[in-house]
Amino acid sequence: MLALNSTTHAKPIYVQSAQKSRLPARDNASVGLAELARILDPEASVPESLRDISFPVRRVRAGDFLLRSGAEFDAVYAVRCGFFKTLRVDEAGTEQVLAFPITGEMIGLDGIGTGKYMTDVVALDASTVIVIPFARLANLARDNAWLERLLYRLFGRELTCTQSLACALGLLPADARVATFLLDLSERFAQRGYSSSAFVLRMTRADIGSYLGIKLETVSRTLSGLVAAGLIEVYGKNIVLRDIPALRQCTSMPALKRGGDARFERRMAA
Amino acid sequence: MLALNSTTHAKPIYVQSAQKSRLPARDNASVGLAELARILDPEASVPESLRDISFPVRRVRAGDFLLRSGAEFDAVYAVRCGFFKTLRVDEAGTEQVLAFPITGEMIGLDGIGTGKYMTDVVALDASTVIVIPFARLANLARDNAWLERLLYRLFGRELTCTQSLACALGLLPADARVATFLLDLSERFAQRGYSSSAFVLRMTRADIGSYLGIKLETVSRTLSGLVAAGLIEVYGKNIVLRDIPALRQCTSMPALKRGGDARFERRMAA
DNA sequence: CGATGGTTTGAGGTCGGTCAAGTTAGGTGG
DNA sequence: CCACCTAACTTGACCGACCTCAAACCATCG
Repeated sequence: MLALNSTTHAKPIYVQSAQKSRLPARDNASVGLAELARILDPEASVPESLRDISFPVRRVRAGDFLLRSGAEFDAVYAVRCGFFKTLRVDEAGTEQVLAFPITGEMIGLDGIGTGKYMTDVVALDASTVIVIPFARLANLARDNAWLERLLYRLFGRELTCTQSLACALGLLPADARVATFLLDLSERFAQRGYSSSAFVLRMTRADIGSYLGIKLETVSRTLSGLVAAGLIEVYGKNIVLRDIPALRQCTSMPALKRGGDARFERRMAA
Repeated sequence: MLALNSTTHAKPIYVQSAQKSRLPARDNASVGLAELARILDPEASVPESLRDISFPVRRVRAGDFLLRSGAEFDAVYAVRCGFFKTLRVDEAGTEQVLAFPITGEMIGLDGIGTGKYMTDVVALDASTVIVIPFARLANLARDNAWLERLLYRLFGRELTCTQSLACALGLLPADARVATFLLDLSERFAQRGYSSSAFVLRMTRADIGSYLGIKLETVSRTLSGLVAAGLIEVYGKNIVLRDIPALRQCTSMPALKRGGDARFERRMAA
């Protein structure tokens, strides 16, 4: 029954190569706004007037801090390639992961309100980001409706993502949170052209647990449960989604093992 | 020992009058940008050039919807006076309260990303809001650095508030969430000139529970526990904070009843 | 090859959920 | 003004999902 799993962490090395294959070959110290726009929003068409604008690139190694909370807000960052976690640390020293930005997503927008970054941002993998001085971005947006619109959209995206996290934390049981998390990652990878059914979790179980408001042991147990149910495969940090529709059901269903019949709720027409 | 509480819900009617005393006397159908700015940011000084700009006002009764999720995003709203809840309803019909906007706070910013409002917004009390068509706001902000800055700050405020909620849901036990909630309300009332130590919870226990990711019974029990500990007084929806420093400790301490000694954690210097 | 950080799995305890009963507050109509 | 009705709140008893503590396993890297 467990034949495949017996050679425990042997299998899907191909997953990694699938994600690595899109790494940029060149070592540009800066990139043009056209490429930036393509990364942030593939459908975007950049106006001619903005063709020669470019932004510097910054590289970070796995484990490095990209930002520290409390530092003065002066720029936002677009992830060109790589994997990050953003987190808040409270006075007691416990941390809450708030997001896992990946290629094509923005970092640092939360500093705008107070003038200081509110989160620590740590690279989970060797990564490169495009540095966008915010004052410059605001200047450009002032004269260009398309860029202005993009900026607003990025804000909104950030806001709704955080809202979704709060919803998950507020009303889902542990297994539904894990399923939601896997599906969310899957979709975001798919949007960036990676595989939506096989990927690598660059973060630790503790990071996942912090993000989902549960303990790392619960994360591990839940993943094992999903494996036992045949919905996913787990080889260490390598994940394969085997039954996405079923996972989607886990997202809102009471629980995993209770399974069984769907129960209908009548709703008064008053 | 319970002498004060024996006449159960008799006492602090004065709380309500304290909050009501600031209601606007006039029935203006529109307000100038100067007043809008004063509501949103008391320290702001409005440039001369924007003096004659004004926005319409909309009234809603308690229980009315100000916005429905899915409706087309076209305006944001500044609460002039009143009390709201914003919530998401998932496909199963369960709802998650995401915020309780009060006087001086913004509603509807979450629609910018997708072009549709993401939340339902319900008035918990008779309220008036200032209707700010977003296209118009963006136009004005384009030509006026001060307004642009204000708009960004409002976004940031929204974002960090939602992040704080996620943190509370992710790592605090129930009593700490309730204490945090009370203190947050207290501060926001204080900022608006209301009493920071006595106020009325216009929302139900179920709303509070939804916001905090716990059940209404737990809310009720926790409030009772805080009363027993002498930190607050509760007379139905009337709340009096009696020991704010102690409440603040509840915010990050393990729990309520365990009290006792502070335990220190050593942290490696690696 | 040992050391270290990450992961899995188990056993037991607890916080908060569920179910239920009883009380209070507020509004409506007689 | 009172009777009634409903929604909201409180409190209790029980239970289960998740946490805590602990041991063992595994992978990576010096």
